[in-house]
Amino acid sequence: MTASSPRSTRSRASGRVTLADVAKLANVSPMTASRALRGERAVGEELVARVQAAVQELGYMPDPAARALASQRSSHVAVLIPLLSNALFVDLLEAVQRTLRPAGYQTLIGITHYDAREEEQLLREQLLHRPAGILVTGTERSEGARHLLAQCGTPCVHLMELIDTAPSSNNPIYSVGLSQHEAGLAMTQHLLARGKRRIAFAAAQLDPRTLQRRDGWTDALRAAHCYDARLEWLHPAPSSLALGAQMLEQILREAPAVDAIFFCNDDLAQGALLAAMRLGLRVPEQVAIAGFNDLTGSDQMCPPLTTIRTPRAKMGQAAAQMLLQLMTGAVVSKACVDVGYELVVRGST
Amino acid sequence: MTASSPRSTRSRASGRVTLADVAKLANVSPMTASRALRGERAVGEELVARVQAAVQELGYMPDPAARALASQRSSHVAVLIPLLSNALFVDLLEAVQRTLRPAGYQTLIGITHYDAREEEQLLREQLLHRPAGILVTGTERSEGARHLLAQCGTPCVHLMELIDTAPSSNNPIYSVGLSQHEAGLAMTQHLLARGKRRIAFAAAQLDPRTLQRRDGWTDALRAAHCYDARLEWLHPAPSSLALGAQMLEQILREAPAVDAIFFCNDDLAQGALLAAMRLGLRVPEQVAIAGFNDLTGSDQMCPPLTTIRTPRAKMGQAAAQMLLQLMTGAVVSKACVDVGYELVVRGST
DNA sequence: CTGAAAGCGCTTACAG
DNA sequence: CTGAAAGCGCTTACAG
Repeated sequence: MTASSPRSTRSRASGRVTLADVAKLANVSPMTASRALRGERAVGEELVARVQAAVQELGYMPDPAARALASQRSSHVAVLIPLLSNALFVDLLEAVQRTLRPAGYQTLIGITHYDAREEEQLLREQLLHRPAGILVTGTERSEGARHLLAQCGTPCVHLMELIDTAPSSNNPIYSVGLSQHEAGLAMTQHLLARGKRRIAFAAAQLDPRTLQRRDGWTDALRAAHCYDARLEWLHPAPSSLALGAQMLEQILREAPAVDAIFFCNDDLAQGALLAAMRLGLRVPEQVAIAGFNDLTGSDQMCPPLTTIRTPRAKMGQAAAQMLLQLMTGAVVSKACVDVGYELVVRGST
Repeated sequence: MTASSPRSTRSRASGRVTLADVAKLANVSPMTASRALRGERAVGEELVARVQAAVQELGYMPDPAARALASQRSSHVAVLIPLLSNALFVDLLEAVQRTLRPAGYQTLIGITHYDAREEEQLLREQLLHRPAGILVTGTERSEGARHLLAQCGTPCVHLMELIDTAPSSNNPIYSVGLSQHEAGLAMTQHLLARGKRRIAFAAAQLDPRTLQRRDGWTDALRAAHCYDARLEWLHPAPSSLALGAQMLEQILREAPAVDAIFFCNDDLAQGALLAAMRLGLRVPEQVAIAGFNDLTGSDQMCPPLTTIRTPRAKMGQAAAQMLLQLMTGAVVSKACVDVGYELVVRGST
């Protein structure tokens, strides 16, 4: 007969209330307590009540590390976004956290700075934490990142763009976003409807979404027989007010006949509007100015900025909810959710 | 004699490369491998080399969950900030992550929305993850949060403000920030030097730092015998461009003799500047306008905004480095680090 | 300086 | 529906 060893003197107890404590108090096995807490399988009604009472009394909180180690899944959700200095992503992130936190998930934020290698590196680091879900921005990424995403088997939702996979696919790509192309087209059509004909497109950063908007601009102008490739200004630097001002001046210098400028982001357009004021330009009579995203302050400009309002909060919430469904194994009816956009016409066009 | 059970058939192996794999390949015990990897205690030079070679060959990455469970310390650093919609905190956070990530720490971000109860709740949740370190904003918080911070024994650094504890204390409060009071005083003195006498203070949000700046304004005006309590406008709403515009109009309506307005944050001041333009006010002749923080766009305004530049990147880096020292048990020479501020005089004053 | 044993606090995989 | 055993991948606490 093997004597069970006495309570070891080499204690490493953390002082924490454990599941075993809860089980003891509820007079059930740790397994039953574990199942009752997670609502897994059927557990006798009365036992569930006893477990819950014990949890209450002891103030038990599960240990995320122990849970992650045993189940190979943490309570983290990895979120990869390009920047936090663009208010767009801040709003998106807030909405994501507001949805995920009440469900018990901690957000792990990775800032990629629009750099594919940095994204891959961040993904690699975050995957070590075995996130329960992943949120990534857009569809363009390195082969390595794509591979990691496919191999890890972790549910993943793509933000910002619409990614359509065949509905028959049993392994679809999940996305919540809007058609950047259509939005760019809509803004250009608005400018055309205002009677503008020499419509420039001015962009910085040059991420995939920006280029999709540019394609919308191209298509609208082509359809109206107003397309002129020389009216496209692409600047690789990050977008900012100062750059918008600089681009306005450059465009007017190099193409004085331009009668409207469609900026790919509101910060550029705001900067251009401020520069126009300094230069004494009449907006929109001499040159109309349009932006994208409806960021803070755009409604305060003089004149107020015409822009495309992108529903960031809605997008973040929808993406987080979709991810929640995927993580719990629920059925996701639509793999590609379009949150739309809204043309906001103000005084600058 | 107890026969050791054969390799269990009930395998739960994750496919992951483990420390045991590394140890086997390096022909050492897992303990030696563990110590070699962490640089803990002395390990024979040759053994370290063998372990490192094995790590390389296998592409081993330690499992954060297992490490956290065994050591009662995760590789997370909890960061509690009020908002992400204020560029100030975005810059701060970027700098913190840039310093902490290379050292192997993951940042857990909690947004408190300037709400003490939300902060306490977030702290409670984050503490479950047993963070290796904590970064909090300012010194004002709930008793509960204060208690949690004291009890958990986790190194903690306070951002934004200067918190002076007796140098003799063997349990000092660590802080990296600047004197908000002094900065508010300096800006007010600048306005006085410009010949302004009826200087209003206009603030939103009303967090502790804002009120410290206000006290600086009060003291400067008192010293110059220009203090008038009716020139203080405090608005509880979050600060924004639109609110700045609204406050400017209100102030000029209720106190037409005001010749300068010191806004507690640049977004308010920017909004005021735009409103002044709409109203046809001459800035700074009729009314001078000053802000705080030197946020994006302030230099692009018409006229450009006079403000206080707060060194966010420097602050974030210094705080993260201090935390790194505390987490590794190194000696921290100065518990309270002043990163200073800079008066940036532009056209609006 | 090195290692065998035990344990961190959960869950998986079986068995009944 | 419930539970005893084993294990997740590390580190602590001892012992030598």
